[in-house]
Amino acid sequence: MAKRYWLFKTEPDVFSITDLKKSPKQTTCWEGVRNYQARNMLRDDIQVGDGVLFYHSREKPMNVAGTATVVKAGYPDKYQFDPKSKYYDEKASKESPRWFLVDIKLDKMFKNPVTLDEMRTMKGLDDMVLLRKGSRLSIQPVSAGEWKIVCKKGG
DNA sequence: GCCAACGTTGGC
DNA sequence: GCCAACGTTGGC
Repeated sequence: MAKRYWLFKTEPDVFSITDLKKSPKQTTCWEGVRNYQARNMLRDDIQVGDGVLFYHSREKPMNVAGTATVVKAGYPDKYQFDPKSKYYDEKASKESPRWFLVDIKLDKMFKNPVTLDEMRTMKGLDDMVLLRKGSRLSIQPVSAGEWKIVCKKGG
């Protein structure tokens, strides 16, 4: 399957790209996604080798801070089975897990993080899911063209 | 299966 | 911190 591209949102005070850099092997599992649309993408669509734009939300200025690569495709999120976790879901079972996650590895930290305002003014990003009004998905598809434009700008 | 109420997200 | 947009829940 052809390589695809995605955008993962995170709040930097919860997990930033610097945290990813400091992680063992600069790899982390992307746990805690509890939205069905995002779940479907994690489970069905995101493949090893796919590119990820690492987006910081709720930070000033909001920005794409760098890129990552998917190193492990969709598998059940173990936190859904852990009653102590805030991600616990009593309706999930190991036989039919409800929530999935992938592992990603840091690729590049952008020299110049690309801010939301900049992306609004850049050519070729008009259809980007992130820029659509009311777009709240924490995992979004990104086109190859959008990927190229953002990476080029980021350095 | 509809939809009002409620909770959360996230840009501002 | 506010609040519009959106997703989920639960009563009917």
